[in-house]
Amino acid sequence: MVDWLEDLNQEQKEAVFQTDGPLLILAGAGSGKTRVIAYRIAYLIQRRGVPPNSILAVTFTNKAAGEMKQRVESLIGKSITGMWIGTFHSVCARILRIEAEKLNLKPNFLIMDENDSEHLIKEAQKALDLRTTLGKPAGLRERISSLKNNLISPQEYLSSMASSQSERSFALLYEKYQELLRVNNALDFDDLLFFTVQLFRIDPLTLEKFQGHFKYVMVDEFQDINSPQYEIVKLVSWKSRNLCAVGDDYQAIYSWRGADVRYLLENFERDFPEAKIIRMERNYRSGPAILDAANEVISRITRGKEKRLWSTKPDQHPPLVRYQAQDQIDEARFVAKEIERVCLEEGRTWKDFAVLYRTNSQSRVFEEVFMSRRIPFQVVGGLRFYERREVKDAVSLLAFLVNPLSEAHLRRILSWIGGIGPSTMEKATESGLPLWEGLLQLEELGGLKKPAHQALQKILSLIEYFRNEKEKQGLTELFRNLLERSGYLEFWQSQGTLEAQNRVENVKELLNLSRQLEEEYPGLSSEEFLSHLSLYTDLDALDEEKDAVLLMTVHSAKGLEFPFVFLTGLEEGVFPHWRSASPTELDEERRLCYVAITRAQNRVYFTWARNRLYFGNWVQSEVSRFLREIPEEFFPGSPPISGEEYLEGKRVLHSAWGEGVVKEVEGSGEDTIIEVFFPTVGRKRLILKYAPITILD
DNA sequence: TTCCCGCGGATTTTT
DNA sequence: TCCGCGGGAA
Repeated sequence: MVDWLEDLNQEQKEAVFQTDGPLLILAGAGSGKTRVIAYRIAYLIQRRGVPPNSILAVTFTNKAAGEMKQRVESLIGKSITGMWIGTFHSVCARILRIEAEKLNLKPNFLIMDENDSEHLIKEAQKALDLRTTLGKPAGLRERISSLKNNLISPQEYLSSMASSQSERSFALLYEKYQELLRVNNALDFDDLLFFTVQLFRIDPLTLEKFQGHFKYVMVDEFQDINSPQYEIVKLVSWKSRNLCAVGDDYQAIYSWRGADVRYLLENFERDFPEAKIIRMERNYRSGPAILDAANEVISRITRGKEKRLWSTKPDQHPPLVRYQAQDQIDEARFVAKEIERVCLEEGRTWKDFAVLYRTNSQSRVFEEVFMSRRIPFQVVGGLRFYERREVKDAVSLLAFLVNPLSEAHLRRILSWIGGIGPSTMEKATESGLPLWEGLLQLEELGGLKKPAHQALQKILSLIEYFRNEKEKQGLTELFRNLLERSGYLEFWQSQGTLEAQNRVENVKELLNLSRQLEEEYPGLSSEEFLSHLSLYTDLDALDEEKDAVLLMTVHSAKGLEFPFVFLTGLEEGVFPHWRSASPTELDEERRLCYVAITRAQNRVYFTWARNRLYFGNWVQSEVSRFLREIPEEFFPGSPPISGEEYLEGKRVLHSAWGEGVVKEVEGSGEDTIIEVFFPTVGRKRLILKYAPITILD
């Protein structure tokens, strides 16, 4: 047998062999921590004979979980089944489905996304007549979310924290929202964690059961866990003491979601004082220049221990490049051209490049420019797949049939089926009945007009069909039939527009996904499929085989690596973001920048745009402090970072006068005037902002 | 019930 | 600039 354990360095080996008792691995960026976890699991299973189903491994994305599993399988040379591996949310969903009745939940509960939540909050506002006083649903949802992430129930908030009148109203709203979730047989993302903690707290026997079950617990990205997550991990591994936490405080970037790095740095050692601590500070990913640049940025955080990664990997040349763009289009063109050039001259392919930005909205320009230059790309995030209207409509169909209590899904179905509008719904719920039952009652009393009657009959026949066929057909087949019988695909197809066509494609993609999942988990039920879907992210959908440039936010890039990284939009206000102005928030922006830089194996490009279109008007920007802090000598040969003359000598293409060369530049920003020599018409003065020109090089 | 128009707000980051 | 929502009219 080939001894795969020999591939590890000293600290890594130590981390793998130290299987019993609490273990804290402080692992810097690129130090091979994911590898260590995979080897550790493989070691437990193969050399220590630990059954896979007594291992719990928590990763940051479902995709990471899938990859981890594959990695373990390839190490031990056979497939493994039954291991608990996934995100906190998916693991909790699995636990809650098993133990549902102990919390008076139904095992087929649905998981609501933010959009659904906000609709429910709106409803709660309406019901309590608090529409105008409390604020917008989005903000309220965030407040509720942060309470849940601090394990505060509506009752607790009401009795011990709400002091003002408006806080009391808010508490009632929170309570009402929970009630509506329950009526809809649904949980939101935060409930998955919160309810799991509650389950363990109110039912010691169940807790003991899981404590006995999970002999080994491993948690990746421990710096980004929040209170309920820490509580779950702590409770579950309290007996076995075999908890392995892996994290890096420099990469804590989710505090806005309730994550607190102190769980890694303080609580772990306090709650598990016998813990062994291993530090992994050797970086295998990048050369020293990239690490030095990252260190320039991170060393200025106001809080945090001093630490420095080291690497013996030689720098690739040049390791760092800086570019000052005229505007966001120029920035995108530079990125596009540079990618084309490196592909050609350095023998690279599209998938060696990642374009990172602070906010999703920045992806748009890159998409447009890449599209026009035929550069294949994949965008991660933004409008998530399952948040698209057609996907939600299609899913609602299945969700309602699985769970007719779900009013939100019924409403969605009614919205495209037609025939039943607000007034009919109003009438149906007048007597206090749930919407669906109210409609049935109206039907019985003959109180429905013809279109409404037809719509209802259609839904009833679908329910009938679903009930009869559920057991006989596989999930995908059933789903496909439902989509056809309900007329949903036809609803779009009949519109004939390009957009409608696209929507049909997306629905088909959904069917593909269902088939894929069914292959992976034979006998997959509708409930399980829905659960997967709501916890499914764009990152999980990422196709690594596809040769395409990746576009994503810095947050999404956590845990990934690329030969070439473009860190874009390095402007004050964009990155660091203007909403993160307090010292703690700025620290987090810094860590975010550190994460971005340390993604790169060979080279980082730092780009910024002097002017940016923001909400439809042009604003002038200043270079980001993060870029300014990286000393000049890190960029030998790169043009100076400020100065107006960068346009001089460049070739431009004018829509009427053809190609010309910039001779002089006056002013800056919006007022920039350039003098260009055109062979066709001679020297011309142009206001840069208005001139119909493209910069060619 | 549905369609169309006008207005206001949006952009932080994600499970 | 773009999107979603609410109001009003057919």
